[in-house]
Amino acid sequence: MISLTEARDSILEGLAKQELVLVLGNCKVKYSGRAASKLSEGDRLLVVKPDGTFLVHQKSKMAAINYQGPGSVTSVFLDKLLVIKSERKKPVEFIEASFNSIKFVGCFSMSDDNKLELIGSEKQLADELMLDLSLIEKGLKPLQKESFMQKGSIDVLAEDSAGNLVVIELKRRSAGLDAVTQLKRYVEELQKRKGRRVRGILCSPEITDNALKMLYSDGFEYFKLDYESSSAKIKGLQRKQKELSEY
Amino acid sequence: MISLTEARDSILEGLAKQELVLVLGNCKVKYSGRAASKLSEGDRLLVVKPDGTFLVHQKSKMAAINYQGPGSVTSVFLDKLLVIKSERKKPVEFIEASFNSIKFVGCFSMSDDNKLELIGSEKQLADELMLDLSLIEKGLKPLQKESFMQKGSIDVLAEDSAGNLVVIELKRRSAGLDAVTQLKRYVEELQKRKGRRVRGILCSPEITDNALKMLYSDGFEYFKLDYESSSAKIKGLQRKQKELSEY
DNA sequence: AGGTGGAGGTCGATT
DNA sequence: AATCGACGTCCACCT
Repeated sequence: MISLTEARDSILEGLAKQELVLVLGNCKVKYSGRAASKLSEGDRLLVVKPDGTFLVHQKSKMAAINYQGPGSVTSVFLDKLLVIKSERKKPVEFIEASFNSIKFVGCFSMSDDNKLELIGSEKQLADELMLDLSLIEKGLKPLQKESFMQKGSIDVLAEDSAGNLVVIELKRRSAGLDAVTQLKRYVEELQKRKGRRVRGILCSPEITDNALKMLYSDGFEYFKLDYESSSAKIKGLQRKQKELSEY
Repeated sequence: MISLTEARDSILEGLAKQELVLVLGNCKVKYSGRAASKLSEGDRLLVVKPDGTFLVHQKSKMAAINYQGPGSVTSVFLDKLLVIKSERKKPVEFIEASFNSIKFVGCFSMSDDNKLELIGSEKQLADELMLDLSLIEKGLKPLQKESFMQKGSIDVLAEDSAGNLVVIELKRRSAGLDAVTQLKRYVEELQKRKGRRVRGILCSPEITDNALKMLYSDGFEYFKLDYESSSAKIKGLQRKQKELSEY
């Protein structure tokens, strides 16, 4: 247990030095901005990052219960309770965490220049798939990748052996109703512009029952993206994932 | 600076006692599961919550750079580096954070039964709006709120003075193309089931240009939700937000 | 347990 | 600066 005065001084020093500040104690939290919220007393972890990020964590769940984004300005003052406040403009928002007792305060300078390397994103999947569209259907030729339309961007645009335009919507996970409506939007837009029939193919490893029903009733096609039977490139992507996991 | 052996023992004790465990030090991180990722050495904050949540934070940004959800199982072992591992099933995933040096380890028991009270959610907006649909159009009568259909749920279902069904899609913020396609999906499904014309109204404080264009071309209507000129109840909701911010 | 959509979503990319 | 869509989205809620 630390006195609130001691805590205040430690926090002020950490903020001044642009360090990561951790505060653990019993507090209530108020937020007002895009919405508004109130959280009664409880033990919480407060994290203030050098970039202004402000996070209040409870003892469970991944997401912070209250937060403020990068660029926010943190201030501290003592008024019976130890109040730690974070403000930002655009949008105008603030949080106040008011501590009645504090178990721990820690300030740490953080040196970290590295970025995450992620493998298996939708974009990578599209890149690999573009190299071998015959995987989906023989004679399919890529026209342009991520053709930018008025209504969002098409994942893959292609032409089949009969000369029909084919819109391919890719999902790296299970496709739901939203994936179908998205595909539908692209196909309708393209149909209107080109004045001729456009095929739509939804391509994912899985799809929900409702989504498949809707897909068929809209006259579109489904292609199950099976990593096992896929091209060397896509299988390679999977293999790379595995290698990473072994190290 | 703490020795890795000391750190291991502290962490093990904290995990055993179901406490919140904080670890700050230099580590690399590997993840494999729905995707795969690698993060090279750097100073990071690791948070392990009593419910199994596992978070790796860098010095900037709100979101954890690597994470594992509630229910994951954490283990610790020393193998030159201090490796802290988190595993889960469904989906099968794991993270390993390997520390080469540790600045701080802290374990804290957390007592917190309180939940967030949030004001200004879409649900609340729908509640208030239901009480006075005349706000949108004279003679509009509520049929039901949140009617669950096969394909999702309609925010508000109503009947206009001419006896037409009216689907109202609410967005508490700026509406985009997705809001329009969602409305469209509901209207089409209801039209098919009822066999008669169904009106669709999108209701939000703002809407993007593309979305408005698509909305009109699909024959739907837009109602700008202006808090200032709204009913006492909705204005009251705004007032409540303000009060919370004053305290 | 799975489906569906909201979120104070956050984040990055492109215009 | 605004718009748009992905995300290992997370999360609550309903079937």
